[in-house]
Amino acid sequence: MLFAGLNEAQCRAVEAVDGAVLVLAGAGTGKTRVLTTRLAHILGSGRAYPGEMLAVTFTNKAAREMRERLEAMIGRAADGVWLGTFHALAARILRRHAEAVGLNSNFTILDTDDQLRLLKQIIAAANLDERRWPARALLGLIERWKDRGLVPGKVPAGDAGDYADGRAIALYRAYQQRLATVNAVDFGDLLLHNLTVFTGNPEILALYQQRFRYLLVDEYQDTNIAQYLWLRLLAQQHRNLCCVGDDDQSIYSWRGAEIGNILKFESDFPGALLVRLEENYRSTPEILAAAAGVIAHNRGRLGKTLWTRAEGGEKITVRGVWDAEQEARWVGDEIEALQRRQHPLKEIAILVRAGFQTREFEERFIALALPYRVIGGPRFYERQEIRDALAYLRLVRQPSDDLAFERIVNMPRRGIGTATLQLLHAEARADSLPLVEAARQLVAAERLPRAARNALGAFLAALDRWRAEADRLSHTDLVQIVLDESGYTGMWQADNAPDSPGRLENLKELVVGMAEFENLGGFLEHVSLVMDNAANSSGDMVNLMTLHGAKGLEFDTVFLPGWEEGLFPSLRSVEQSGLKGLEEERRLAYVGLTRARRRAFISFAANRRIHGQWQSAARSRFIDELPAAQVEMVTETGLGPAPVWGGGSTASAGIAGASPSWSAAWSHAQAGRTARQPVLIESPRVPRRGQEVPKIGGFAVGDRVFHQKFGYGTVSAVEDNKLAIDFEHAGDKKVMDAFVERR
DNA sequence: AGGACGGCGTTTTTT
DNA sequence: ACGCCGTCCT
Repeated sequence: MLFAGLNEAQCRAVEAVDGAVLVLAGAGTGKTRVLTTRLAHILGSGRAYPGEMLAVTFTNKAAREMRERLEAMIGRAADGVWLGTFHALAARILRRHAEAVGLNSNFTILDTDDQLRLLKQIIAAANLDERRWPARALLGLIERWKDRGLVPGKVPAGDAGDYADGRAIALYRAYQQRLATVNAVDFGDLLLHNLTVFTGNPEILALYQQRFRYLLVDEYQDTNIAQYLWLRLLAQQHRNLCCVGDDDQSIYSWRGAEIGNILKFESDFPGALLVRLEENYRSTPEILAAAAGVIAHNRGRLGKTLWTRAEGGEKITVRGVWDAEQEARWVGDEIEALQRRQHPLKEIAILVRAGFQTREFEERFIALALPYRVIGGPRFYERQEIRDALAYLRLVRQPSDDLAFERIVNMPRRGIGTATLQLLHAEARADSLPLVEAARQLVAAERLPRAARNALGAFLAALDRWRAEADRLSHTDLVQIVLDESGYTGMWQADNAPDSPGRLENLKELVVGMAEFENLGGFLEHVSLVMDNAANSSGDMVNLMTLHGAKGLEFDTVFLPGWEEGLFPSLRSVEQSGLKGLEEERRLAYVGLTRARRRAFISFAANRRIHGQWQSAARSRFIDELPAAQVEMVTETGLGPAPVWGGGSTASAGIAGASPSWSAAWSHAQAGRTARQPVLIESPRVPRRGQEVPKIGGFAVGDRVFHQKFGYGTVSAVEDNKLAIDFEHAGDKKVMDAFVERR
């Protein structure tokens, strides 16, 4: 009965319990169901105790959902399963073995704010100009290194980049040392330190290798190298590793995700079973055809053929408009029309490529009095007042938390200025002490001006008092007292800024939220790791979010505006990463389309103001990749069909015929629209011979290529995503690989 | 200690 | 064009 209602492929994915298994789960194919059933099946068949199972997700939301559904299936037994995000699980392990990497088990987990603060100090200490070498950029480098599992000593010298004349690795090392002295880690460290612990202490690794008989990973296409290494180590003993994912939905390379992990799964784990979930339970055949048509243009894929039993629905509407204002106007009109037909607003989403696109829609919706919500803004725990409050708590709990100390030592202002702080830093560095201790010394030694000495002394006394009270007070009482006595609440009460009342509200909410936890430590761990957005899904409102933010969600009706060259695919992405970037953009289009159950509307504007400059753009090449038969094209009167721009495509799933003109394709589509579409949507499959891994990009010298503007030519040199091409008519040119096709 | 001014960046975001 | 951040000046 566990298997009741599962289709054949889903059953295979659930039953294939032993060995390495890759479940290639297309959008809307019942992935979560398979995951939870699989866990329940393993437990129910007595193959493992709950504590011997590791189930890893990427987000807290996914972890929560999985736990809930598992609980519904097997009850309390679900409690014992090691189920959580990579970071939460890694933190759990690291707390037990912190000393193996020179940390105390009550280490602090830093957020981006703290990281930047620390890096700025390190950059300044290295006598570098902070303006020339922004901490942000260094943080980016360090994060990418950590994503790849590289400690400072392992970073290849050639990887240093241009940052600070090649001193980035040294700065990385300094950063790590500094983290160790303040007993702190960043998110990347959670995984990285796990790897260090495991590789340096075989007996600890063996503990976990023996424990975890079955491992399960969700969203495998989003894993980075460090996570891959972590999984590989943990799975080595029992070798029962099941990874679930969809290479076509890999959209996070820019934050270290490695699509290669999923593409080379079969060669990484020889003998691995591959199960494809291809029956789609979400969308209409038209939507699946549109998604398939677009994604078929990607080269580096494992290949899937999504199909549905559902009857035909509506065609995809593609609309060309003059500018973003008209686009918003049109979307608003369509939504109002849907609303008149009782379509719930919360089942409508507008998915944009970039955040700035939401503005036009917001303005229009306000004018129409259409309720909407923007999903994805700054999150609760990222707000200044919440971070300040947390810093107080961190400091009470861990006096050596220098970053927390710095954050709030003069917040609210209590007369501890930069001069005093500099002195503090000097003292702390000289005697290698935490700032609090350095402060104590300075106060005791009477080496400060009277005012500063009094101020600092009072602050230290308050800290000691709170620390003493922390043991006998509940954590919720403690936070109230701290915020009150520190003058923090008073500071906002006295502030006349329009957002102060909201901040006070947030602080109250924080206290309420804390009540759900047993103690301060548990709460702080929660906020470090579970940066969830507060409840924002209630109410019948139109949803406005980025394509990235929409992953994993579904709506009856989806609007996809801004399908213009430069915006989507994003020029930046293509410039930075060439064909790989373009393919990721295309996957983003695929993700967007597959969010829709019943209806999808795509639009493009001929003109758009970007950075204050009016720019005209051609419609996105992705529009030309939609199968004409499932598309209804509407263009504003007086707005002729835009010319094809850039590398139009020749791949078969595109528009019928070789004509580069959209209007020709369109009339073709119109003429053939009575033909009933089959429900099976074909998408070419990459031939899988042996352990062959599909290659992305991969132009070689000598390849014959075609470029939209320069015509035919031969590749004469390859450098990353840039190709030197000897064109037959246009001569030698350097172009980005995304703009040419192999012929 | 607070405001004015200048410079920069402006795709995507989780933990 | 605009907003945010950091610095500098008052």
